[in-house]
Amino acid sequence: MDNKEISQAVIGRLPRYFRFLGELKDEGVERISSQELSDIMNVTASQIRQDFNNFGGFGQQGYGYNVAYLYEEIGRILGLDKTHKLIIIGAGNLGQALANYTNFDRRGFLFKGIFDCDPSLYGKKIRSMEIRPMEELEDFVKENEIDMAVLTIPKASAAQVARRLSHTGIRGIWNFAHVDLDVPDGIQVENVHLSDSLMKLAYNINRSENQMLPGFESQLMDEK
Amino acid sequence: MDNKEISQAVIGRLPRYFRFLGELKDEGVERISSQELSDIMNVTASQIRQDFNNFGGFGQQGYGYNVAYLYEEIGRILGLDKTHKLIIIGAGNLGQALANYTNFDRRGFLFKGIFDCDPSLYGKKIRSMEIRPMEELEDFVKENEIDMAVLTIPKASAAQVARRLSHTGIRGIWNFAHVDLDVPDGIQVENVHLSDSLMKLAYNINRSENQMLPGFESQLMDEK
DNA sequence: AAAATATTGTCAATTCATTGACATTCCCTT
DNA sequence: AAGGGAATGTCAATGAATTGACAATATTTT
Repeated sequence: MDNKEISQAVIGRLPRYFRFLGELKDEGVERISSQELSDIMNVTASQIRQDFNNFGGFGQQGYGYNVAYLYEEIGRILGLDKTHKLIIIGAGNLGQALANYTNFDRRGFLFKGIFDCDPSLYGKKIRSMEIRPMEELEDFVKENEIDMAVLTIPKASAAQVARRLSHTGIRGIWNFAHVDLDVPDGIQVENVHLSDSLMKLAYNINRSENQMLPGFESQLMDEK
Repeated sequence: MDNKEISQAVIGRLPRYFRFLGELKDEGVERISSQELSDIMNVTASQIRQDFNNFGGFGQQGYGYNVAYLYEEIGRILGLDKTHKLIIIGAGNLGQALANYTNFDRRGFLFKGIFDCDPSLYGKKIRSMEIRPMEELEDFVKENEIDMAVLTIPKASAAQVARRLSHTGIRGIWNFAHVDLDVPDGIQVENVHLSDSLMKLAYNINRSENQMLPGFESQLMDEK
């Protein structure tokens, strides 16, 4: 297996492949060709083959791909064969919702603790975990060998918390705060900017409405 | 203003521009050059100018961009000058968390109702809105001229709900269910696949660990 | 066992996105 | 009011991602 960098465009598609292959596997499908997968997933067969070949050949010429094998390999590429210990920082609505979302566990993302700076929340239990004060953050991460931190705190405090985390040995931050975090090399950040996503939806709605209505130019003219 | 299609790559960057410009505006910054913005945002000045010019020239040669004006224009492009009425379908952890997230209102995304199929939730209030039974969905959307539906339901029921929505005049679906929805033209779907995002983070953590450790090839060899 | 068929892996072509370069235009100072 | 300086808008060049094409190779059938 070679060492060349895989583009994030490819990585971004892997989870979707993984999902479809998992479903096919559950349905008992044993083998699939890139063309069949293409039909199901609405991407070109060429792209599918190109994507998989970034990681070496998983298929058999004249046969196709073994679903269960491919599923497992992609899982391995994504690092899902290993478990990850995560903590949630910020026990607001979103933090608590994510803490209660048990599906992540099934993929090896283990919920190990939740923190907040609001004393009135200390001790409250979420999935049998007490909400802990922020003061305990660093020690907890080190003692429990936490890999990942989920940031569900207001943007104002996110940068500071990220800075604190960067000295703890944490490997990745799943950032729901609406800021760009600046972290040292070796710490990965994955942003989930919900409001950005909602704005994109607003744009696309807007655009499709303008496309449908005849004479929309005049509307635009109005606004000087 | 011309009618040519703008690439989603560009659209995807607009919310981030919007955020930075909003912050600059709040700080009282009046004008900014593409180069200054480039330094702040870590994208090339050329890309910034190219992006803005998709929508016509917002700047002044020799001067730069007026922050407040540019902010407003991008908001307009994103459709944030209009209000959007949204409902949430699925009053589980995530649905309730989003319902309680008041920041969306500030951008004109108005929370108008929340639905669930669990009778034990009917009547429970969230931000002074009762949780409604799914049976009332179609009538409610039509009577209240709802634009957007937020889908925070399990994947099993998402396709069916999307089908029901497609007959109501809804314009967009913000989809948190882990499936690809198939909707008619004219209805926009924006997916938020949290587990995909988490897998990407897992991949990048994994990759960076392999890069750092010398002799990681031998680890790969082990697995036959 | 050989021929026919299917499908990958990969190279080349194309399309799309980003970056670089610079003429043009406007601001600002003198 | 005129000239120098600054920064846009835009075109061209580069680079990245996607698609198309096909030789190589395995499977399946006869």
